[in-house]
Amino acid sequence: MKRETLKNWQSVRKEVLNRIHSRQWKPGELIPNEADLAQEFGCARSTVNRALQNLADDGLLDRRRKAGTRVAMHPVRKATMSIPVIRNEIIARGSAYGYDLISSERSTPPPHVAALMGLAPRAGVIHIVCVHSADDTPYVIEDRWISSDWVSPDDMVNFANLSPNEWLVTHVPFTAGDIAFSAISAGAFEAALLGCELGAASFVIDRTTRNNERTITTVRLIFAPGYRIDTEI
Amino acid sequence: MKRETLKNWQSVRKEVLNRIHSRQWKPGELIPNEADLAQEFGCARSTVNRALQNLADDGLLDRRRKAGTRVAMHPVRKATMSIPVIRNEIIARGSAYGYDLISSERSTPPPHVAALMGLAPRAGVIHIVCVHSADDTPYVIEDRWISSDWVSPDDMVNFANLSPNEWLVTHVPFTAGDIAFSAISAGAFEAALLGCELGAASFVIDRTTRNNERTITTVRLIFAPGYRIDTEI
DNA sequence: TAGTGGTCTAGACCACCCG
DNA sequence: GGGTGGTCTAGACCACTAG
Repeated sequence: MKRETLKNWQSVRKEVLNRIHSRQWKPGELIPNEADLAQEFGCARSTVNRALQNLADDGLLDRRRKAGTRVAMHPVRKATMSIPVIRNEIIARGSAYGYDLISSERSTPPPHVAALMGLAPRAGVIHIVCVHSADDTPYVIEDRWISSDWVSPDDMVNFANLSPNEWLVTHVPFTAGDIAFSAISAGAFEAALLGCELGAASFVIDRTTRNNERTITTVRLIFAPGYRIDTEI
Repeated sequence: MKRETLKNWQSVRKEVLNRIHSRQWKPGELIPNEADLAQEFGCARSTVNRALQNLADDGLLDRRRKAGTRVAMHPVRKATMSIPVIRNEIIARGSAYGYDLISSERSTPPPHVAALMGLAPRAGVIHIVCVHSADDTPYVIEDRWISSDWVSPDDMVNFANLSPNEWLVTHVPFTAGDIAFSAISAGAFEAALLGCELGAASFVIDRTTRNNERTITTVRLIFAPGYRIDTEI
């Protein structure tokens, strides 16, 4: 059987992936170096390099200088999920988007929020609670704290019609953030806003975002029972 | 102010990121083309290309031929989380790992499993329920169905001491999969195995993996209440 | 159809680190 | 020390698509 030359990095990637999946190259095994593969495939070394780097990024290969490239022992599969603006998520589902501001006030942060955001006890913060709905059914509660450094007084008015989620995305750039996923039982507060039973299991996302070490905002999203987030690997 | 030349793609990436974060280049705005940036930075176009492609992969730039490169309107941040072997996850937390096989039997799939896995009603499947624990406290229930095509009879014995989670990772290669995250209220079954109260909110991961269109296994992981999964963006 | 990003090439040098 | 991956370069051609 004669092998045609592989001229682009995607096809090289595919061929290497085949050899891994077919166990021609087994987990932990050393594969030929870039120069040899380039010769075999009839392409430049940089093309092979691009393909192998891409596979290493995906966690399927372990690469080290001098040691060479090995098939990953435990293919560290990474689930990646995009974090869209809530309004877009609801619209993408084909539902009508609704938004209700529940409360909005300037104050000082309670201890757990001050700790989470790394703020002084007397720092100024804005606390906003609102509900996003899909086809008039509550979809998620947005319970957010924003360091007041980032919000001018005029902006407060906006939150009556524009969710802080969306406002922040378009007005305040961030450089890093933490995300946590968990589950909680709906208390009286959540049950009332989501229109669900007391104790129902809700999916929760906690997110804190920063701009160069300065915390901008921390938010808890409490989804209506039944919510699920899908992705592929 | 004189700019020093940026010679590697990481520093170009960093500089571009700076301009985005400082709003010198605002969301939706067109940035200079690769050739111009290369000249400004004093490096080759391919170096700029590498940096910009990397940023586009991260969702911070939108690039289209002829149309040019724009700062993403809504920085589509992607949370990526690695999916480790449960035993390693528990050990990484510094806890002692424990494993208990609850049940293991060959049968035919119930309708919802057959549908999920795309199997015939009379196909052979293996149903395994087991519990992983950390420091003798139940950590997660693994409720798994495996198409019997992938398991020889001898392997059944193994599951007494080795979790199917771990066995599959090291013995059966997969090419793709779906993952879903959700929350459920613990029923009698879950409460008994996890040692939690009836109705407690549990974090759930459903995962189905395939090898070239043939489904290998589907699993539901039901975590003990309080579990949370952390990641960064 | 012209301008932009996408990619390949051949060669080169370097950084790392296993033996 | 020497082999390996990591990266840069300059040039070239191609693919796509907005105007």
